[in-house]
Amino acid sequence: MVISAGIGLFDLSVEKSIINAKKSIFKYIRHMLSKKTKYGIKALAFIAKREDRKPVQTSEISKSENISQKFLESILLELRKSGFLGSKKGKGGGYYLIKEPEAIQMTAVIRVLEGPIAMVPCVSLNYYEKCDDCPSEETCSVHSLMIQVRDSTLKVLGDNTLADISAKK
Amino acid sequence: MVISAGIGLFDLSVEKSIINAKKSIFKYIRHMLSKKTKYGIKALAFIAKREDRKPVQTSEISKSENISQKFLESILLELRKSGFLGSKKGKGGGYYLIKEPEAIQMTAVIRVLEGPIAMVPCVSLNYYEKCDDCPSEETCSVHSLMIQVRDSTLKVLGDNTLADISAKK
DNA sequence: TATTAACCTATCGGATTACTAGGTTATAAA
DNA sequence: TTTATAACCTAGTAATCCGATAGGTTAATA
Repeated sequence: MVISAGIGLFDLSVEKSIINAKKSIFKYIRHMLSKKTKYGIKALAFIAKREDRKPVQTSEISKSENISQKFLESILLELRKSGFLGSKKGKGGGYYLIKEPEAIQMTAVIRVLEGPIAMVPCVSLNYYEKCDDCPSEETCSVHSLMIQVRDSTLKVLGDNTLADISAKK
Repeated sequence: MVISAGIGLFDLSVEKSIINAKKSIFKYIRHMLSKKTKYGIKALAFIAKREDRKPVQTSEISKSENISQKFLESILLELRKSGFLGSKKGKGGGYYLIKEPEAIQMTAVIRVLEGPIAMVPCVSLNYYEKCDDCPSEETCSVHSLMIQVRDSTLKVLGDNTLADISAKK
């Protein structure tokens, strides 16, 4: 009985070639951190870097960080509604921090802007949901792996505060 | 000058309410691990659990793991083409491992099925791409944070092999 | 009163995911 | 040699999301 092992002998190079194939359509690959969250973090860091606590305008952040102003407006609005920022209208208005940067964990920011931190809903602490295909989480081979990933990510994002990521270099 | 701090006094509860709002539309929330990757890992673990190395049929895995057979077929095909599995046609055919489970790191599986492990392309090792909005990666507040997340995730997925996740419990 | 800047609502193209449909090819048993 | 089996291949689809854009309204300051 001859069993064709296919291209098994060239594992590494084939894996590389598949990765390269995915690279060529890279701009279409979905990423885990949305631009919304990325922009939101950048904006918060920009505001935190200010020595004074005077309001910072959306237009200023938009220009400095190369972010579409209208898109940024909606993000900052969401950050205000979720309690990270305060705001002031009219001339000299803008957004400002209402908490100390040291008190703002990146876990909180990401949960509000992005949603769950876990890679699958069945291991999410704040967005838990049972898998419809899994009869049992104990025997699921993916479950425990994803718990490990979640915990290590949670540790990094919990240890980092807005003060850490906006430290002047 | 009266600056309205908005709802800043209720940070925690508001953050919770935003999380709950996202929960209510949970089924629409994008997750980081696609079903394709999840099914692929489950199928590999299923095959690895077999004591003998006889080919396992798609239909058997499909039934046992509650995965659409046609969808699973395309996934196993990709795993064969990328050098994780061998195959055999006809009666008694199916898919089988061509490497030891101990030699298959979860990083490799996920890179092939899902793509990049990093949350942003600018910190990806295998799928690197410069951000078009960032003038400098050194001064980017998101960059170093995402490197930390990448490294901790990489450690977990690199330490776990197919043997680890398919261990009988 | 004029200007400023936050705030609000609505809409959109492009892309992806998770399938499904309907076949063809190769292998093994009858 | 035929028949059954199971991998292999190509194409298409509905639902959904992302990242923006458009065009305003409201509130605060000069």
